[in-house]
Amino acid sequence: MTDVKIRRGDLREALITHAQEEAKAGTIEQMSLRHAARELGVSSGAVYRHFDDKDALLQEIVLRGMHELKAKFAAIRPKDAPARSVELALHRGRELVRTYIQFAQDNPSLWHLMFGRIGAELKHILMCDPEEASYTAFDVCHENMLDLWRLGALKQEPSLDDVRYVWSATHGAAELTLSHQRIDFAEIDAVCDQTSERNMRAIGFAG
Amino acid sequence: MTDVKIRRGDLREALITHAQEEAKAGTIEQMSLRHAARELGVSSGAVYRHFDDKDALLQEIVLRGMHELKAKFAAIRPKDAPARSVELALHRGRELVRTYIQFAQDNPSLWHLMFGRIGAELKHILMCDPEEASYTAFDVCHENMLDLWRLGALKQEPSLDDVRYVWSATHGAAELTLSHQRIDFAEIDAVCDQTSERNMRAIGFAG
DNA sequence: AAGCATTTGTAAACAGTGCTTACAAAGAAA
DNA sequence: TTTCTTTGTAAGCACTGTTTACAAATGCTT
Repeated sequence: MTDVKIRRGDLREALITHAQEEAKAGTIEQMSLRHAARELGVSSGAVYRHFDDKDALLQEIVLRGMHELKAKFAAIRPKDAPARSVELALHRGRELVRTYIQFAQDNPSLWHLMFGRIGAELKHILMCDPEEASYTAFDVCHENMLDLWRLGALKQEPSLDDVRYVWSATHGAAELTLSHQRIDFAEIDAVCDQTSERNMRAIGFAG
Repeated sequence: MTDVKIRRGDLREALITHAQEEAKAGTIEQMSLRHAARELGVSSGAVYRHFDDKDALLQEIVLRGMHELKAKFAAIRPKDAPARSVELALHRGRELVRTYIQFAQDNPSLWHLMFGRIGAELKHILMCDPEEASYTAFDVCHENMLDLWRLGALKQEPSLDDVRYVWSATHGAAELTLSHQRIDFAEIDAVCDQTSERNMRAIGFAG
């Protein structure tokens, strides 16, 4: 992987990058700090100048993953850009599903960290942020549904429970797609279509 | 935990039981074979007379978990007991959701094993079994939906895609409930109701 | 520029891990 | 009783995360 000599003080970022690469490669579960340090040409004790323990490093890359996904979501339905047409809102809904599922597909082991033990205390970044101004991924879903409602495309105003359900369905689809056993979801695209179409049905789309 | 002296030859089952206890306690991620062996009053090498490696032991308890869940499903909608009323089919549908979510709640870390790396090659037990006669959990869901269709309660015949979607939604609900961050699903029961109600909407329940 | 303090690295050690190998005892089969 | 197979042991290998005592590099102050 990376084997450029680390300049004094760059170790922290180098370790994060290394971990991210292992995540992309899907080998992060068996990542070893000693091996990482060796790879970066540094003693194993040096790691502990930058992270309290192994979990702290993993948490850091989970944190970054969360922000990345959150940003992707916000780009699809920007905070002050409500959909002006039902078509656009529907398209955005599908894009949200596609983005979520694609992210899982592209970062399988990071994804497991994000929604497993490591990410437990960081999920609020995606779901509900204490800072009100935050506009989380969850908010994006909610706003997009509200757009549909405002445009008269839903039978009733979408509740938070609706958002949670849609999120669950999408999350589940991502998870099952990841390890797409014989449930051979033909291919990602079909899953996205199916999921977002039924998401709409579930929240009472009147089309 | 268990500290009865192991009779010669009982080690295998004792190890499985021990692992299951660790799973129930939610500590299986950091389970150690050496520690388990010590706990059972046996040398660490003895373990390898019964399991190729650590993963093999984990796989065994995943296998048993799968069969347990599958059995619970089959009990709700037995193979040759189609629902005679819409009410019953709806009730069964809710019970399936409840069972799934409750199972995750009761066995959090086993559940992660089941749907993570370890369980990857065993999912067919739940989803689609090569032996046709098997009647998997997936089949149960499908049959229950077909019951609704036969009783005239659905707008169209439920497809495999419908089953997959409903499964995804339920699976996602279970996962999000497990680590119910601020998304504080009021309590399990409410999630079950919400999930199964919207599941019905998604597959075109005409009620 | 000199001295000092902080940051960031090293080397060595500790306690733990999964797993293998050589050997011994227990049980079943001949 | 003798043999063979199964199931255990003890010791060791190569690894892990983490801590400690120490040293070098860097930045700050006088």
